[in-house]
Amino acid sequence: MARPAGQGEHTKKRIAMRAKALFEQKGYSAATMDEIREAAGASKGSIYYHFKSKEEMFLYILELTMLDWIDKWAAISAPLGTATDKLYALADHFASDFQNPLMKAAEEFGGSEAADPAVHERLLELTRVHYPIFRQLLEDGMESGEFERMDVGELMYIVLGLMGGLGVAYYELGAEQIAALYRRSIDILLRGIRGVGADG
Amino acid sequence: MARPAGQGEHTKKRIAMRAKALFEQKGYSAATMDEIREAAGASKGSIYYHFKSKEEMFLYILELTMLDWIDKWAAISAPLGTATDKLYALADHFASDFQNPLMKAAEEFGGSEAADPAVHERLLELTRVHYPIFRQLLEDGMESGEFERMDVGELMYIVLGLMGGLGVAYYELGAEQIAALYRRSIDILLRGIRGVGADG
DNA sequence: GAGTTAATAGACCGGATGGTCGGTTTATGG
DNA sequence: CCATAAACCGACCATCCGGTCTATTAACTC
Repeated sequence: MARPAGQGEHTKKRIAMRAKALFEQKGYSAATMDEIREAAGASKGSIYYHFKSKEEMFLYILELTMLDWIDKWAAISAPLGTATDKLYALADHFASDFQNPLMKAAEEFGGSEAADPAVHERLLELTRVHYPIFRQLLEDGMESGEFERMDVGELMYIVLGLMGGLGVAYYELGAEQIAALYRRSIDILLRGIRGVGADG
Repeated sequence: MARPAGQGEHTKKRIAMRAKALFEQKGYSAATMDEIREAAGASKGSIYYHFKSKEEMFLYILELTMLDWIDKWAAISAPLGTATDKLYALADHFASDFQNPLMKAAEEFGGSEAADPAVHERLLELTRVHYPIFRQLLEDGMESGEFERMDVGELMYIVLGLMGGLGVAYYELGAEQIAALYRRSIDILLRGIRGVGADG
């Protein structure tokens, strides 16, 4: 036995975080391993000691990011009561943490790389971890009468699409205006799906 | 003067169309010039005779696509009366013609390539050609009382985001279900922005 | 301090990719 | 015909990029 300091894990995380920033800025394929190496202040050898490949590194980063997002959401949503409140909070959470361009990189990754179907499958899985959160929220809202009863799956895709799609304004609006846009869109959505029993 | 047959233009279009298909299938960077060459049944020399670079070729294709989309929309919307009808038709047009993965490729292109700010600017310009269509439609609807009066720019981004974002379901739903999803989302949207003077 | 091994370093490689270049074909006008 | 230029061809190039390999360092045990 030797050097079980476990410092390697720290290095791995550091590399991942710097790489994440690069993936967000430049997309998957345009962020080269050499740029990552430089940004992380590590060596090629070290990087490939921790990660089998660029693909695997990206998946690792994506997983960390998604899990972190879910954790944060759990903390945010815990004290909230109504589905309506939660929906606003979810939009906010989505706008601030999720709307980041890492998802664009993931789309690019899935669209071109990942000839390996297993990799593609894992990617899809990671991309969908937040689906159940939306679905549950909408179901709860219907249950409580806040939202009109309707096809949950369909509504889930619509809300999901709305949240993801509002990112188009990313390049043209500031962070504050984006946040306002998300809230406003929820206003409209709520008026559109408000249950008969709800007031407003 | 010699060989002013103008057949070159035909070849250029052919190359562009085959390349477009490849860009849609594989994304910008993953579609290689050699694949394009093979698919187009042309030579490297011929391709670079017609296009200065891969970048320029992509921009050319994007422009053709957008202009074509606008033309088709003009034909579709001409006989339609109300803004509400037009909104449904626009969603349909968007879903069938626009939701195609060329826009994903454009995002990838803009996110990584296009270090040249001029190229990036031209890309943004092309990406936004349909903005005025949405804006005008919404303004008309407000004018006629079909839609509630509100900030047009904000609503435009919301509708735009909704349309673009619904593509998340692309990998999981069939074409018919997608179309239904678009219609359903417009149903909800309309309930959310319906003007006081409108019936429904 | 000798032995061991996790961890790091960085020179190097093979292949792919966008792009070039000199040459060839083909239609047209004189 | 023949000169001319548009259109086309394909071998070749320079570069970049993901990944490998060998060597070295540092931390731990005995």
